[in-house]
Amino acid sequence: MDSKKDIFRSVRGRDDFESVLYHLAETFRVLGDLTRVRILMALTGSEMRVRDLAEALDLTDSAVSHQLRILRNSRLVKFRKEGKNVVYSISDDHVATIFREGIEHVEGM
Amino acid sequence: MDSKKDIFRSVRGRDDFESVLYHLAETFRVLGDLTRVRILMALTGSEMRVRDLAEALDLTDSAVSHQLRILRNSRLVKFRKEGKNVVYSISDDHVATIFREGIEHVEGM
DNA sequence: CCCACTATTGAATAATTGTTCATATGAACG
DNA sequence: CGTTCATATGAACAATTATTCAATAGTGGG
Repeated sequence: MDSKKDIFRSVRGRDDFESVLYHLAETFRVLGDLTRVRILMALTGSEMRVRDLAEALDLTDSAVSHQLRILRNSRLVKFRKEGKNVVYSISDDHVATIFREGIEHVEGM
Repeated sequence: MDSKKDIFRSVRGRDDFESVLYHLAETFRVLGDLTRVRILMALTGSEMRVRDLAEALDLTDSAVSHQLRILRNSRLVKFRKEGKNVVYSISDDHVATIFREGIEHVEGM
């Protein structure tokens, strides 16, 4: 059980340390695009179909689909098929927490 | 006072909503680079000079300095001058929290 | 079956970005 | 001062990437 202060020390000691950092950077890189942030923010409200996202965010279906694939690959969103639709949603709580902290960080800039 | 679930709704309602999302994406974009992640991770251990970072991470001084400027601009690190040295450190707790959640997200990938 | 609707994919293009190298600034010190 | 050490900066290059457009595939209704 790590104290909040010690988690970094324990991570630093792992033998796959650099691999963790690589995946971490990769995850942030995926989050670091306005379109993907807008998609994720929309999904914090409720799950949505590709078409709904495209319409709500004023993007082409193609652009949304491309970005959703990237978000899927980083396990930031999950999806299920429903007839001819595909419904996407935020994959887990970490994403929401990261978003919350990120918002608090940028508040007052 | 927002409940954890409502923060997104309250952010979505703000008139500078898109601006918040822009800065949020910008912050993640800055975090989304392996070199910068390595620098920040090193700084979670203790504050460091530019030279120390360069040596510890096997980078040129120039590369580190360039990246530190980017991190500074996003207020992810702060610094103070000490003679001819400049000592950098993590700017606030949000950064550490975002890192922690990010690490938990990538665990098991 | 066709047709409309939804989603995905691949190629091409335009734009962004991290590193290197060379140079500049500035501080301490003999 | 002149030299050394630490940091910052600017330009150039290579590499990555988001979007658009065109095409493909799968679903369900009439």
